[in-house]
This record gives sequence, structure tokens and C-alpha cells, in this order.
Amino acid sequence: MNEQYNPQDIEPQVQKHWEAQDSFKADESAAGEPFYCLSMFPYPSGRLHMGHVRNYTIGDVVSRYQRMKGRNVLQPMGWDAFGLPAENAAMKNNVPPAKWTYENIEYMRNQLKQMGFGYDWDRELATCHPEYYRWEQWFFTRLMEKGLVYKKEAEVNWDPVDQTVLANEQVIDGRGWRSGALVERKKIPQWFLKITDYADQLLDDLDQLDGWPEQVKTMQRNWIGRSEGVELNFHVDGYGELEVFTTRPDTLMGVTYVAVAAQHPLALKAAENNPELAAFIEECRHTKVAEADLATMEKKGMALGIEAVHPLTGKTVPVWTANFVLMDYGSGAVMSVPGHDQRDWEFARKYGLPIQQVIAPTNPDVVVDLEQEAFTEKGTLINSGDFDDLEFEVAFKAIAKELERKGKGRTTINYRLRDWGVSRQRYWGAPIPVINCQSCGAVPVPEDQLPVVLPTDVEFDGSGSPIKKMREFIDTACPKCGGAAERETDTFDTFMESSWYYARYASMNPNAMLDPKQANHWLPVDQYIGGIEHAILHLLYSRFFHKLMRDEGLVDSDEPFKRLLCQGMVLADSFYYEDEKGGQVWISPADVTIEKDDKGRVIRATDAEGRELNHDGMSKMSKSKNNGIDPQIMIDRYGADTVRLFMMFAAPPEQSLEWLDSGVEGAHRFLRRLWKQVHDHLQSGADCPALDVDALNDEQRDLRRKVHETIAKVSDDMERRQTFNTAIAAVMELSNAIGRFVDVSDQGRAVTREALEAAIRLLAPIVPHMTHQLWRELGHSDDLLHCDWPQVDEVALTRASVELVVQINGKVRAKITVPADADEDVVLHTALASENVQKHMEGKTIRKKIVVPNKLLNLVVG
RNA sequence: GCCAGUGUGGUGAAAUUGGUAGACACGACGGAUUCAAAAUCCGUUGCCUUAACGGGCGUGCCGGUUCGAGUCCGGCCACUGGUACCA
Repeated sequence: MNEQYNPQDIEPQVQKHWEAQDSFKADESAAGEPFYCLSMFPYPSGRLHMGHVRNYTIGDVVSRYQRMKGRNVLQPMGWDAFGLPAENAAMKNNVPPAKWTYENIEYMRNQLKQMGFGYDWDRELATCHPEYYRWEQWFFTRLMEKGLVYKKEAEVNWDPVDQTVLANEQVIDGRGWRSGALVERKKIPQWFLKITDYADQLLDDLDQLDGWPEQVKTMQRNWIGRSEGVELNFHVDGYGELEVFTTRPDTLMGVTYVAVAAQHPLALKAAENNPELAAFIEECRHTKVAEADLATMEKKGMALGIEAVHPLTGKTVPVWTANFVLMDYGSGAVMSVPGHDQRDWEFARKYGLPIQQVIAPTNPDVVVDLEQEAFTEKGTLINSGDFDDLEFEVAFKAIAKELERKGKGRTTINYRLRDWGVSRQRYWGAPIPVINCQSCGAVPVPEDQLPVVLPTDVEFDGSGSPIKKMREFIDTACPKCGGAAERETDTFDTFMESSWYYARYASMNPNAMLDPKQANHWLPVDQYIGGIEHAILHLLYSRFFHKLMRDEGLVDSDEPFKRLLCQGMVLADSFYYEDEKGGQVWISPADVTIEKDDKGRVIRATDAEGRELNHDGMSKMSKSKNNGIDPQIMIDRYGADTVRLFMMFAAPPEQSLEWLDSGVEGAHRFLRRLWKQVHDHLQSGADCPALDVDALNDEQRDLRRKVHETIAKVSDDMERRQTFNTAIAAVMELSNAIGRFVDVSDQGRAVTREALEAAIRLLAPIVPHMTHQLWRELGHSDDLLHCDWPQVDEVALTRASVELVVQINGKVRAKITVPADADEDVVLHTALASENVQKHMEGKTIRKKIVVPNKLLNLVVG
């Protein structure tokens, strides 16, 4: 055995061995219960970044652990290959998006292989491949036939100079990122999937998901936002009924005005002969269509000069338009109760609109001061005529009933969730399989004409999608009437592809979207791993798609992912200096020299030219701060095992992880030490005597207890807790114990052997190359990959005595050692024998005794 | 704005069910080895106080529940993710 640990030699060899053995091929007929472990597939942006490495290391550790537990594992990998960055790269470097994407995939696949991730590469997929997206197109036409798809007008960010639609991230301070033009909101016709039809199922089935983090389920519940309320009408002369929704019909008598969106037909009509109002509406058109912007901008409004009739009192209230009322959400109109809604209160205050109190607190100690703020709690109705003295629920029902009797409203359920707009006016996406015919309308492309292939030989000039000008793509015949017709040139939202890829891996069938038998063999996914940033959109759309596929008879289950792990971001130090113009120039941490004080704090940082740099702390690895650490450099320097070990050790998976070069060094050092321990053990003798557990001395027994405590701890950490950092810490403790244990007697060596073999197997999922090699060196002919996970020997865990803490009035005053089965009297007696305990009890009597078995004794004295 | 998280030594973190705060590492300091250095090994390391034993303080801030709170409850501050066309 080589005395030196040399990952550069070992890792490629071991990887070659796995490849030759086809070690990670998933086979439905293999022994063991199926276990499907999936990591979110990457966007092929060029090179692997640390976020990927972290995500995929976690997935690989879980997969290898389950394999050792005897499960039949499927772990696939593929590419989320459609999306905006390919178009941006195409414009910047003059490469067609397809070429750029496929080259990136080649490079990144090789990087994944170097990391030693155990994927079944036979199941690799790329969403930009026609063989993938044809089934998405087919599925969409099925949904069209089922009436789950419709077309309507919706607003987009429009760049009037580049004549193109912009994504929210492409709008910076209200201007297009390339042209700098003021962005406008524009309505265009777009396709929608009726996700709201499934809102109740998506909400209720969250209760089935025991393996999901509570926070993600809460976020999804809030996003769906089911609320019970009342839909009611305010009559407007010359217009008709203005519909609003409220969850607080009990405050109806406190309505002092009604507000509509700036794009609402009523506002547009009023603006026809009101130039000031028209200017305001025009101003409102120049905001981005993102909720965060709408909610934080200054609340502004203007009176329309129109009155609406209150449905119960018959009195009129003014109609206003306000920039925070969303046209796409609900009916685009809201009733305003400034006495009991804080936003309405602020608006009323700003524009001098009346504020009427109609709810009094049930608790008389609560003071209501409408001069200071709105009273938003539920309470007892006042100033509400016949409804006075009623409490929320009774008032809700009574007012709803009265509205219904008058034909002015009805109770209803409302969702915050909106239907899913899937049209994108972009090139690099799956074409929407629809043909627009003058006489037949929008016709789905028939199955035998699928896929509608996206032309990949294109010129990309940035002024919109090239296929929108491509007559040979657009011109076609109507499948219904055979007349001349045009293809849809919009493409799908890329969330469409990522909503069902997990199912396609399970069944790569050339003749169908899924073969239900194959799909159901693996599905649902046992463990899904990915970033917390996908907590709502991607995970909600995937859950929706799964239910759609279930209703199509393609899968049996209700939910796609049984257990979910959301990993945190990877952070790194960031440094900058200011240039002459005061701009920040970011320097890669790899090029920074750091000076520290004697406590290890950064006191000075300089770049290669000796410039003094500012330290901006730890932030997410990103291009903008130039603080990305290239995983490739780390793999080349330390080997994949070290990178994997550090990633798993530095923080628990769901927390953010700070990249520290010194920490990587430490991880590498640990692997070298372990390697040397095995080497030294083998030096002490060629063969190892059998372990005789009844013949051990105290030290041998102690080490053996440590071995089995470690096995118990690591097993629990790997499976239930998924805290790989503490699992590694436990093995480090074991390794330290082995280092202190110098005993080359027969039984000493037997215990050492057991300890080393346990450590190797416990680390196998995390550092698979090195442990594979060590396992061989210890004389095993079988692959570590297929070895059983170590078992705890309960007998080894028993202890003769335990250490106990003695507290006086809750403060630790002594530590005592007592026999493991000592009763309370013995414990108390031993505690009182302690000098320090006596000192703190002097002149006092015991008022209370609290005993926590095997842990603590607290004496309350006074 | 709204929804969801996070906050513990010089640093990353641990403390699993309310029961010894700081495991395991990194860094720093001291020592061994070396002609010297690197590497390696050993020791010390929350802060204040004490010659020592010991004592006091300490988990973002303010308050509460409890024999006992990093952990539970109420309020606040800061940071992170999402906010429907980044993926």
C-alpha cells in the first residue's frame, strides 16, 4: 500500500472501474426495493458552479447510502436546456443557442463524471431535444382537448425601442437593459393552463407530504392563498355592475370609496374627456409587471369623477383609480374600507377621503384611534344599521345573505393563485404546438405531425425571436380544413420542461410520453434535492403536472416527490476597490492576499497589483461580485473526495455554506490522516486476528463502544436527520480515538481493524474513491459500493458508569460519576459528598429535587 | 410591501424531546521535530476575574413562562430566499 494519499491517481482509476462495471445502471428487475433519488437538473450555463457541486454531492451521498442499505437505486441526470441565457450568449458571442447549449452540456457532463457522481447516464436527457419536448407538445394538445388550456390577453414588459418582450430581470429601474428605453406594459394574447382548477387539490395534498420541510408547505399554502369571501356589485350608471371581492364583508358599511386598476375599462372610459386622468393612466403604464415593484411603489391614485352605488345602503361612493390595484388579479376593482384596512387608510389619509369606523373591539381594553391607524382586527359591528352588535362570523353570513337576497352578491372562494401563463415570445424554447387558421381558429397540431421542431440554424440579432420572421416555419396548412394557416411562434415557459422531467427519467419510452408501468415502478421520487429558491414556482408546477399526468392515466400517484431537501446557497468572500468614478471593481478572492490580526480577523486585503481592497463579507457566489470559486480548480488541486467532504462538512445541507480555502485544506488533511492510519495498521502485521469480544480489556472495550456509538450516530444523521456535517464530525471523533489507541496486541489490532472498517464504510457515500481504495487495501475483494451498511452491536454500547451534572438553583456546581443504574439515593448521596456542592448549600435546605436520569440532578435550595 | 427563513467564540459550526452552551473543524498562540523551512505531531484557546480552587457574565435586542430557555411565548432589529417572464 502506498504510504501517501494520492487522489489524482486513485480517482480516475476508481471512476474507470465503476464505468466498466456499469455500477450505476438502474435496472427495474434488480433486487431490492426501488429508491429514486433525484437532484434538480442544471441549466447548462457553461461550467459547473459550487451550487451544483453542493446539490449533487448531497444527492450522491443519499444515493450511495441507500445503495448500501440494500435499495435498488435510480439516480439520473440531465439538462434544463432551454432558457434566456442561451439567447444572451448568442447575441454576445454570435453563436447559435443550440450549438452553445450542446457544447456546454459536453463540458459539464465531463465535470460531473470527475466528481464521481453515480448517475445512470443511459437515462440522460436534454429538454431542448425534440425527442423530449415532443411529448410536452403532445401533452399540451391533450390538455387543449380537455379544456384545461385557454387563451387570453395578459400584460408583458414591452421594450418600445428593441420591439421585444422583456423578462422582469431584464428591466432595470424601469428601463430595458439593452436599449435603456422606458419599459411599457403591453397586453398581448397568451396561452394559460388552468392551474386554478387544481387549487384545492394542490392545497389539500400538501397534507400528504410528510417528507417536505414545513416552511415550503407553508409558502405553497400562502401562495395558493385560498380565502372565503363575498363577491359583490356596486352599480355604476352608464357602465353597469362593478364587481369586487372581499374577505371582510362585515366591514361593508364602512366602504367610503371604490378603487379600480389604472387599466380598468371604467378608468379608461373616464379618461376619454379628462386629460389629467389620461396622463395618470399613462404614467401607471410605465411600471414593470412584477408584484414586488407594485407593492413597494408610492401609492398613488386619482378620482374618476364617477359615483358607484353601495349595494346595501343605496348611497353613492366615489370611484378612484389606484396604481396598486392589479388588473390581472380578481376583477381589477376593490372596495375600500379605510377604517379597517391599513392600505386603504393610508390612501384615504393621503387624498382626504372619509374614514368610517364600523367595527369595535370585542375586548374593551383595546383602544381604537382612527386618527393614528386602521383597526384591522375582527370585532363587533357598529354604525352598520340592522347589523349592529353582530360579531364577525354572524355578520359575514347576515350581510352575504342580504346581498344575495338583493341579487347584489354571493359568497365565494377566492384564490391568490393565478392561472399559469405558458406563452413566451422567445426563440430558445419548445414551440407551442398550435396552428392558427382564419376559419377554424387555434387548432392543436395532430399527434402524427409532432414534434413541431424548433429550427436551430438561425441568425440571432436581439430584435426578437428569429422564428417570428421565418416564413418556412410559420406557413403551414390547417390540420382541420387544409387551408393556408400559420404556426404559433411563441414558445413554452421553461418551467413546462422542468415540470415533468423527473417522470421521463423513469420511462425513456420512444413511443409514448410515459409507459405507466415503468413510471410507476420508480415514482414517486423518494428523495428530491434542490435549492430553496424553487420552493414555490418549480415545485408547485411539478405537483400540478403530476396531477395532470395522473388524470391522463400516465401515473398512479398523487404527488411527484415524497421527500424534499432544500439546500442552502454557497457563499464566498468578496472584495472590491473603488475606481476613479467611484464604481466598485470586484476582485476574485483567488487573487486576493489577506493579512490577519492575532485573532484571525481580516485587517488588510490587497490584490496582485498591491491595491488596498475593501472586504464586503460573505455573499452568494455570483458573476456580479466576481467571487465564484471554480470547482474545477479545487478538483485539480485536492481531488473530488476533498471537495465532496468539505461541502458536506462545512454546514448542514439546508443552511448557506461559506467557502473557505483553509477549511478545504482541513478536509484534505483529515483524509490524509485516515489514509495513514490504515497504512500504519497494515504495517503492524499482514493478517488480522479475529475479534473476541469477551476477551477485551477496558481500553479495547472503550474504543469498541466508540465505534458502535459512531455507527448509531452516523446512521441516524444520514437517514432521519440528513445532517451530514455532524455525521462527518462523528467519524472524525472516531478517527481521533483510533489515533490515541496504540495497542498492537492481537485483540488490540482486531479492535483497530473493526474501527477502521467501520470508519471506511461510514464515509463511503461521502468520499467514495478513497474508501473504495482503502477497502481493497484491507484485503476485500468485493466492491465497497455494494457492501452492507455497518450494524450497531447493542452489547458494545453498554457502560458501567455515567457522568452526571449537579446543579444548585439551576447552576452547574459539580460533575459526578455514578454507576449506570444508580438510584436516586445513591445519586443524591454522591452529589452531597462533593465539596463545591456543600459550599453552595451551606445554611440552606433542599426545597425541591429534579432528577433527569443519567443526565442531571438539580437541587433547589433556599 | 407581502410570504418564508436565518442570527451562538476570532471563523464555519454543535447542542436530536426544555436539562452540562461551544462537539468537530478552521485560525491564532506555545512546544517537539528540522541546519532551516514546508509537512507532521503534542498542548492552549468564549469574555472578565483569581496565584490557584473558584466566581461572574455570555447564544441579535427588549420582555415573559419555567426548578431550568440557544431551544417555548410576545414585541423589535438586521440579513437571506421567493414575489408568477432568471432558473
